[in-house]
Amino acid sequence: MKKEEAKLKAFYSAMFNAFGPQGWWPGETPFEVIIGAILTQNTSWSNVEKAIANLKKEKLLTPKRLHALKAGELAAHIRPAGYFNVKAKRLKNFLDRLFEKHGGNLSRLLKKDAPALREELLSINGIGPETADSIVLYAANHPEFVVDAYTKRIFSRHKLVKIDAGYEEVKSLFTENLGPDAQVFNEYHALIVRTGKYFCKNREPLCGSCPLKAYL
DNA sequence: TGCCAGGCCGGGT
DNA sequence: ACCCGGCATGGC
Repeated sequence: MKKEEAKLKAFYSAMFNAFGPQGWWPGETPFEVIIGAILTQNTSWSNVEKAIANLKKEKLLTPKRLHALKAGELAAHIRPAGYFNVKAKRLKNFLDRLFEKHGGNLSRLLKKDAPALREELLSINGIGPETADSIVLYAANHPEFVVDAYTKRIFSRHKLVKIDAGYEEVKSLFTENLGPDAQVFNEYHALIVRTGKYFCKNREPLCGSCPLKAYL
């Protein structure tokens, strides 16, 4: 077993032992996963929850209902998520594609194989690599590893990736050593977020009782 | 009170 | 192929 592989598995065990299964994605349906994935771009999940709660309260959280809204109306509902004007546009870009190319049928879109789905998502303005991979993994259950700010922060501090490594470079560390396993990728990313939120803030050290502290 | 959060785009170099 | 400013609310 390669050195990286052993480390990645040890990290996983340490986080899993500390926190247990995370049960991701925090959303009830594939559609809700997609909306949440776009809304959480550079935004804390607690703010996204408020926006999604608004949509649910108004019975708007369906493809048809959201598609029928104008961007400005949608923006008003998702205000708490921040960047509400750009995000309203991005949500509409996704919905426009869903209705124009797939008849508004989400399961038809999600039925595509992983590479084709990822490629189509990336072709939508407002969906980048992390959002696309989140949707492929957590809405379609295909094994794409999700790399986020916490992943780069934690694994560069542990010197498993360079500080300035790009998205694909970081992603390959995981896919080449663990993959492809949707359940493992699912739990691993969720554990990284859980760990990062409490023990790996941007400014510094704050490691505290982080389960990965012993490996620093 | 500032700083930060589960990114991404568009324009400039 | 990178680099950077812009986008915005809510929590600590």
